[in-house]
Amino acid sequence: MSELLPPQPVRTRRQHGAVRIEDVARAAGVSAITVSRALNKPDSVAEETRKLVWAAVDELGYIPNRLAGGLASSRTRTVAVVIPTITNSIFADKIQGMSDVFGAADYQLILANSGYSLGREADLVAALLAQRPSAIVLTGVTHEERAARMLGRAGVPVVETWNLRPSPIDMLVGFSNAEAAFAMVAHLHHCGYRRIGFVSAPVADNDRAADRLAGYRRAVAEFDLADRPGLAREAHFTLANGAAAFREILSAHPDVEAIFFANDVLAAGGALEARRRGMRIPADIGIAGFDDVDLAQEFVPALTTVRIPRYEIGATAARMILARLDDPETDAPPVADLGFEVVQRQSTRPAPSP
Amino acid sequence: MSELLPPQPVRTRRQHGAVRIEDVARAAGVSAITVSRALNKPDSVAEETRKLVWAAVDELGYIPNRLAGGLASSRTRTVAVVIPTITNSIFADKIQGMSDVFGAADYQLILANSGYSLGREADLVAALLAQRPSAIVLTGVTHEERAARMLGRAGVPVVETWNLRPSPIDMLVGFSNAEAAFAMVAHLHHCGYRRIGFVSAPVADNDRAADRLAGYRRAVAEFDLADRPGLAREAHFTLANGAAAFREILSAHPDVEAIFFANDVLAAGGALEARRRGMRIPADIGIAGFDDVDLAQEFVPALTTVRIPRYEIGATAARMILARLDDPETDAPPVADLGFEVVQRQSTRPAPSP
DNA sequence: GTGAAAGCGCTAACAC
DNA sequence: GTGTTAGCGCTTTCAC
Repeated sequence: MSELLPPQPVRTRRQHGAVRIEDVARAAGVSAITVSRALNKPDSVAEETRKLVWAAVDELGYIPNRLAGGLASSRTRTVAVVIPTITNSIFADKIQGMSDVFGAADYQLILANSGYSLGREADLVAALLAQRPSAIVLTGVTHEERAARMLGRAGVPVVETWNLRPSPIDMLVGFSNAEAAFAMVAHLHHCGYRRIGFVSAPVADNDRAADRLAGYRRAVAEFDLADRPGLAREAHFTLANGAAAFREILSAHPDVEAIFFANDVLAAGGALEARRRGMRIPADIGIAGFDDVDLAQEFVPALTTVRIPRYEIGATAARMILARLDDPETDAPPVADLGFEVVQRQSTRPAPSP
Repeated sequence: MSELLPPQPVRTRRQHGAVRIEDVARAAGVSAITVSRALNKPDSVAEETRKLVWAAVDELGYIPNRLAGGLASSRTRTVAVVIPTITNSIFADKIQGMSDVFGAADYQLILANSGYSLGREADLVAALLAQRPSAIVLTGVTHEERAARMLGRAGVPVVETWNLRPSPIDMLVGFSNAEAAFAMVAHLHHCGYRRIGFVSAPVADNDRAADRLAGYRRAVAEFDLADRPGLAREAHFTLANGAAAFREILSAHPDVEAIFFANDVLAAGGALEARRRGMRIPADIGIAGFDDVDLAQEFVPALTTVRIPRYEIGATAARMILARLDDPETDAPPVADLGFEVVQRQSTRPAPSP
């Protein structure tokens, strides 16, 4: 008997209860496109209509579906961000910078951690591009070729951050890690240090760490500083690892005069270890860090370090992206070198008076 | 003359160069739906077909459009997370926990900062729901009523975190901040302290801070401890503010025996200030913190504190969400009290031997 | 195991 | 200033 009935309409796939633009339109007595305009380009709609629409939106509790909007308009107001790890506070500061600027412009951040792996980064680029973000922000300037290829093809604005390179994929915001490390060693040399140890972050898949190490090595060569095996080591950023590296360098080279740590967390760990051993800073040994996090300034003794524009890297990247999205033809320079600053504090002895 | 021509087809809105499922289908000699199946449910497709499709995907560099997929299927594999601020490392640890679990399941995180404002939180809930996330994770258990209303209506799984409450919106993962603070004061009392200061985080729009303060107050009353104006103060989590609060309490109450700080950053700031003044810890004054961040353990002297399951809160929330999405009818308990632990270290004097 | 047709909810394009 | 129409690119539903 069923074959006698007319074909049943396909059962709707709509989720129960979800208010759509059509519902708002009906309630306001206008068309769907007018609701869309009242919400997205309020000026293009008569004031009276706008009020009607807004009232209906409020009453129905309408929350637009940005998937549908993004699909139709190819603009998602979403920005994808890849960082090595969220637990390193320097990246948290950068995220905060982006969050502040993008939050004010009604953009959402999609965040992903690569765990300091370029392979994982490339996988994430694919997963993130699938969300069709309005832009994508990477950490560092080295990437797998397939990542660069996907990015190029996708035609999405890309910002590389935290270092410099001659030919970025697209835009770039950072500072020279190599110059910064070189500058700190030059400063220590100027202050009379000659046997300077270095604790690097792991350089695998990490161009910032590799460049800092290169800067240290170049300075060692240029100033003819002590260059002995074991004076430079590698440690992942934790206080405990900084302490361990301090111990190792000191046992291999008891006459080391200062240790330059590739980040402040390692440096603080080293300084705490010195304290546990009853060594005085800087009388018995000099300690220098990198990043100028809060702890460096408040530590006793306050740490000599390199100040880097953590928050500003994020904020500037966000501003560049907004400028580009606002006007794709803009000729604003796509590269910002935000610089760095060597900060002399109490954990190393001061420069000789002239 | 133009009226004689047939109507021109509407110019397509497609983005140039974007590879679509249709292109892959053509290259593989199958239909679009088969490509979709090969990608999303590989088992439902013949092995040979699957290989054909995957080869075409590789060759064309196809990256699926998840906006379209999400719109069609109402499943976005996206989870929205609201935290007060990313610059507080305790939340970074929670994000890492979520990122690890969700990353393995191919879910993306959409992150937003409320800046410790419940009004901003409610705005963010609206903005985030517009992305139609598969679930949403909030920090804290107090929210504006409109936020709770939107969440209820949206029918999205919700996890509140970082505290307990009798009737969560939906699911909950946390620990009792009130009990934890009470336990620390009880511990200090047991160790012989009677005049205990407290440095609270700002309690406005922050139920975790408010509960810790309440726990302190309840213990003060219960153990009949010194309760004088100015023994408890409020400070936002920075080392400098911890130092300032330390100074203020000490100048108002020179006879204070110990200060309990509502987080380790404040506590370390207080301890560093004690050091600058040449005070010995714990001989001259006891210092206790909260959170058990890395610094607490490595600090010299190591800080007595309350260990809380920061990473596990994130990981557990993620697992709960995946379980729910996997089986909406699951009767897995929607509430997890992950507990806390008072950790006695060197910054307070030990309990009397029995 | 595979395919055709019909939407998902919104906005671009064009008309008036 | 407002409306109509036709997609955006995918997946659901149903048929074979």
